[in-house]
Amino acid sequence: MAKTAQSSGSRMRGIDRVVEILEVLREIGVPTQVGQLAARLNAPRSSIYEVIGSLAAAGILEVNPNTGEVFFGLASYFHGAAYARQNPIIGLGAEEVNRLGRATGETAELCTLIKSRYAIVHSMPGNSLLRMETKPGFTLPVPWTASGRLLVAHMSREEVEALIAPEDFNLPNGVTLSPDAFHDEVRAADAQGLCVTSGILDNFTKCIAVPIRSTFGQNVATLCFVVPVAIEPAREEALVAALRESQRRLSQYPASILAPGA
Amino acid sequence: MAKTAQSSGSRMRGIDRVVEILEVLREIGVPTQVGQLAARLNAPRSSIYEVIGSLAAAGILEVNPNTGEVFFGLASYFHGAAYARQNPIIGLGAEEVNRLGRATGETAELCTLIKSRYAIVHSMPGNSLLRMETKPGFTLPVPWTASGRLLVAHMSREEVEALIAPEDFNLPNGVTLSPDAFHDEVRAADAQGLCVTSGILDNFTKCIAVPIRSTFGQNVATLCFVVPVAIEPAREEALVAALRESQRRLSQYPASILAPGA
DNA sequence: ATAAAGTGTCCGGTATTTCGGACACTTGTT
DNA sequence: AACAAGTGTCCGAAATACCGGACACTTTAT
Repeated sequence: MAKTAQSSGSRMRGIDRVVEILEVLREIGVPTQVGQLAARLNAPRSSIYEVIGSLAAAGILEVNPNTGEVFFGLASYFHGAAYARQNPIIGLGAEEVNRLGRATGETAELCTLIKSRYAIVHSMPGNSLLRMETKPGFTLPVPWTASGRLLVAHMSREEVEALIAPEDFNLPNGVTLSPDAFHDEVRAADAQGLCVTSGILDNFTKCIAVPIRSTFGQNVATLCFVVPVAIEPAREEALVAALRESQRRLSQYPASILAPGA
Repeated sequence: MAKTAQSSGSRMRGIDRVVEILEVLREIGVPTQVGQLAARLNAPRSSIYEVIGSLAAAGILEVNPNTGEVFFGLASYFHGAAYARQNPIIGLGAEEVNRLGRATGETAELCTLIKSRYAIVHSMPGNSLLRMETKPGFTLPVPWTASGRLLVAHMSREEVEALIAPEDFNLPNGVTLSPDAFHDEVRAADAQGLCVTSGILDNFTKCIAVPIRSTFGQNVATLCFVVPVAIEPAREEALVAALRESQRRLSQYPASILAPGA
């Protein structure tokens, strides 16, 4: 995804190598050999060995001594746990997602923004045959999702356009969305406190999302269902009602819990 | 804690700064200002600003724009989630800890080794007034805990002595443990599949631990209770039985789940 | 007001680090 | 057996990233 960096030519900072390695491991999602990482990053193997050695010594990465594969280490887990402790909405929202998933059998997700992309924070896969990629950490351009529209709904049009890269308006279904049209959809989503998109990611899925608002009016996260486009209207209404109930439960928490840093 | 590093004098690598910053944030456990981090690391403020800028741009750290405080970011959470996904024992063990805590009202913990220290991976605080530091990510020298004895029980005496720093045998209660005595305790713990220590961390606590063994015979983690030293024998037996039941449930998983990288 | 302490930013020089390439091994295929 | 592809380690040279120090502001205390 995203920038291939200015990798060629001159030497690159160790810190940037660290960031690159962690990012690519998150994308790949499974233990990976050093050589493959180097190839994927177009980085010299010697540098990557060096960096990984340091990170492994710190427990941030772990190297499987048998296979030579590299992946996140226990220290990374602790860092994530510390983040979750400071941001209770993660745990509370994950609980609601699990509840929604169990109650309805549909795929439910907790989403938010990371940098300028939509990201899945937690998901509960449903019973249906329809399966989206729902790993936590998976990211997509904002305009590709219903949740994305809600997550930028509290921003001004200028802020939104500064945030989103022009090419992100080219949807995977082939449509190119104009900034005007996107802006209108965002405004509508904000007004209704609900966003439903059909057939953007592919021809078979519909996303139904509601925002979690802090008392400052910021949309700090969304809850959403991913369902087949052909879902019956009555069923869809029931799912929206379920989302609203979870939304209500989360929205009762003070802003200090929903958005500790704002 | 641990090494103050060779911080003074010469220039330090950016990568090492990254590691230091993440480590100190884990130790402190709360959002912290850049100046305080620099002071704690005795590092030049300009360098720390620089490094934090890069890590924040990557989402690994987040800077609170109002207070200037720095802490882990959402990307760190995703890295931790990826680790947990590859190491299911984390989730399974945490579930057992919660069950143990709810069933008994005592403080229960899931522990393992990180580098050469004992680390709390997950904990459920009990009802009693007695409260130990139980944040995930908190670490102690191996000889200070019952779990520590079990976690090194599958190693040879030489491996153990290479792992543990000599000063770690100075217990917080003032006793200095000889390597011989420690070795005997480890052997006894291994033979019984149980370890109980009293009054090591302070005069009022007792730790009761059982190992989670992979089918390779490696002790990959422990489950333990932290209770008052004066606990009644019958109660202690009941707690041991509860630990054994959880241990049995976890031990039924194949080695590939308990220790994916081994 | 004045002072003191802390924050965030910028800059040039040099001590350090990244890179490219080579080497010895291992593994698996022809 | 010979070969190809990949892993892990080491090295010197050149490019540059880190440090020290300075500056302009803001906040709090005297």
